[in-house]
Amino acid sequence: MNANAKEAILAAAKRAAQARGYGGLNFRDLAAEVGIKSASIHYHFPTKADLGAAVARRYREDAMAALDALRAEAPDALAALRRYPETFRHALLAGNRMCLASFLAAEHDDLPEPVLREVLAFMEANVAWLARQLAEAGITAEEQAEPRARAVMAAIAGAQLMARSRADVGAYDALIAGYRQAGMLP
Amino acid sequence: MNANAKEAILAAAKRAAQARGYGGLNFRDLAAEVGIKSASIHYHFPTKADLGAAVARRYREDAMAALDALRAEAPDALAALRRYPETFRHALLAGNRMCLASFLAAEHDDLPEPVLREVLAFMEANVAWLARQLAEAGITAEEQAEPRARAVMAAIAGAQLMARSRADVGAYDALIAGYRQAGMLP
DNA sequence: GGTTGTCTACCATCTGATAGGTAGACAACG
DNA sequence: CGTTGTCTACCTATCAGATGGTAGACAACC
Repeated sequence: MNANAKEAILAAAKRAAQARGYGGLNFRDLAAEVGIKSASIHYHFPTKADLGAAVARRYREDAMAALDALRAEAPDALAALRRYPETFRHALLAGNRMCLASFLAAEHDDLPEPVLREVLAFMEANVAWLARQLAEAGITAEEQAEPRARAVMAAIAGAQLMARSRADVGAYDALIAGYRQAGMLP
Repeated sequence: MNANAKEAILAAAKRAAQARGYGGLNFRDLAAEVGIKSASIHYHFPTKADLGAAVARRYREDAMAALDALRAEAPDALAALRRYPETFRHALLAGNRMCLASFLAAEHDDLPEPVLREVLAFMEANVAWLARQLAEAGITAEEQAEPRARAVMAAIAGAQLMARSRADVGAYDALIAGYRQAGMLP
């Protein structure tokens, strides 16, 4: 913990925000979890908006790294697409958390502008990744890949929301299966 | 305003919660909007949990009344289904608000138990309505109507979330259109 | 006269944030 | 070598504002 406090703060804040949102983030609890004092968090992140933006940024970076790894491991675009829902399943499983960007999207009206910017960037990055795989897999035509990618992402965000309300990963799995049956997901 | 304060409180709280969630609800702002003092709200709703549960309950009742009216006006189940997305479109249009239940689902970890119960009840009621229309319209077999209804609801919740993050009803419309094209919605 | 609804006046708690201090690492200078 | 100054990363102590909630007075109404 003494090793690199800033990283520890980011990691803890990421977890907390996925469970309680931006409004649920608070310096004292975060400090206690990391093992320092709240004033020290202000040293690394002067304001809550700074912290929120940094967390959202880190979340996006981690997610993109995971998607790139997923694509690298998968034999083709279709296989990568099939495994896309797993990305979010993991958070539900570990503490009934959800996609940070989806949570923050709900909190839209209370977000500092830099935080909101990161949220939108996360979504655009996901849409771009999805659109690439969709086109490459030949599921949609090149020019229809983006709207379809947006639909996929929105549908998955909704599934997380529903599953979280019941604190039940099974609900998420069932919804994903339903999307597949309806031809929404490959 | 003096006419029926309790109703006015509920209405204002419903609007506020659709924009800022349960955590965003606060007695002082609510009182100011209604034109009374915060202590008076405590008279009608002793605790915040009571207020939250009452708001969620009212939201569910209003929504069900709207759905019943929709079904009564529509010539058949298919027509009613086609107009289902409009229910949520309205909130987005009026102040970039979203479905209260979806918002509260995100706040799952911070909800008093009675509030959470109402959220789940709202979802079950919507699923039941959707399943009925889906079966009646012959879109799915009777026994597959419920899982499909859940998928429809989750997809629409996700669309609201995405649209809200961009404060753009057009995004919602585009996503609904995408769902239709993918065969997810009639 | 009791019930109902609202008020004024508080209170305890939590929140983000600031001021000011301190211990240690490190480099520069003489 | 040792003194000096600077920087980093933390600390203690405190603040102002917001929040949910309570007590008790008061007036209107039945």
